[in-house]
Amino acid sequence: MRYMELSATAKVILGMLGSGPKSGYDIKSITDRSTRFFWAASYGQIYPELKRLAEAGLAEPTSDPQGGRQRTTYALTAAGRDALEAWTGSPGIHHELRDEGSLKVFFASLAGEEVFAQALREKRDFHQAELGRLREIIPFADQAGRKGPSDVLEYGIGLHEFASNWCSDKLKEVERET
Amino acid sequence: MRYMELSATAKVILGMLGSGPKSGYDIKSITDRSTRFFWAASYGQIYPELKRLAEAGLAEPTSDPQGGRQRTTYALTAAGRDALEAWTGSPGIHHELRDEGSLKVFFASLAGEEVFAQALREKRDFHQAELGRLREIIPFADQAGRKGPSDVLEYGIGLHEFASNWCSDKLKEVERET
DNA sequence: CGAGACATGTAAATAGTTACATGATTCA
DNA sequence: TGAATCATGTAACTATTTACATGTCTCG
Repeated sequence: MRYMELSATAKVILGMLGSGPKSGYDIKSITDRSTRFFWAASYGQIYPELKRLAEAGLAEPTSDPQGGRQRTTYALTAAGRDALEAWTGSPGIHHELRDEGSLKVFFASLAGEEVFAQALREKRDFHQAELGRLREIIPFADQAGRKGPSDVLEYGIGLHEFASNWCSDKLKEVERET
Repeated sequence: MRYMELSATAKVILGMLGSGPKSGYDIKSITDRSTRFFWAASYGQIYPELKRLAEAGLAEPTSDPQGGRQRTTYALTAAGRDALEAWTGSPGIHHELRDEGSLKVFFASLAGEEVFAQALREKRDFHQAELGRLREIIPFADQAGRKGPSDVLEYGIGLHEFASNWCSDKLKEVERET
């Protein structure tokens, strides 16, 4: 059986629901602390997409108020689980990276040493900040015996390390030349 | 002086025009061979954005037909050059990465060894294909004595190497466990 | 002469961000 | 009591992709 095309946001949400029912708010806060470093989502996408998924029969809402505080959690339906598995389990290539910092460094490199150095510093600082954030999450990642998230976290850390080291090295080169 | 907020597409275009007047078609083919690995642009963005930049006084169009083949090249105006320098030369953080392949690996890691392995293979293959593409460009990158583009190319190569090695290593780990 | 590169654009749809609005609960 | 967190959503805007339409030139 074929499933509807899933938007990236739909994939994030289905993936999150894969480990149990969640509210829109939950999804937002979990993505902010996990997938955010390679794919972010905002409320403006999450809530409407949850409704679309419910309409499409991939997720089922349940009203689940906490005291007087309203709350709607969504659970994967069987079809939703199938769609999630169909996505993760079959090849499909929407591989496209985006990184505005690299874009800036690219053009800054043409604009003279000082501008280049400045852009490198900014990029390095960004990657170091992300590293800090990712390292903080480590303790939360390998909870529940699931190894997956911590693998990907380790990947993220390696990537940002590579990037920040590259910036530092290049910076040294540029500064030596001055 | 402050300049209009530049969209990412505007930044790509201004950056490209920084090294001389170009047509929309030129910009598309150059980005496809250079910035594409961290920021792509389509005709549907490029042509309208060129018009907006012209209206805003940052770029100036010149009709430049080649035989009976029409062609409009755009050149940076003084204001356009200022805007480009203002962007590259001042800090500003829209650092946000996007990589749907990592997203898939992240959720695949929760879906069992075989699915995880499959996603890792796909991601690895993508990074290796990109590596091939990037290595092909090397000869074109350091033309004209400008070192910048080849620096960033080297960065891209390093990044994809890291990513594809990580996938290979993780894949071996997973396969050993099976 | 046909294929592929050169060249420009638009329309429609989809995707995503930002700012806003609202209200409850918890904890210091 | 006030701040932070929990909770949900919409409207307006901005960004981006995709598919389409059109025509020229060059090289084999």
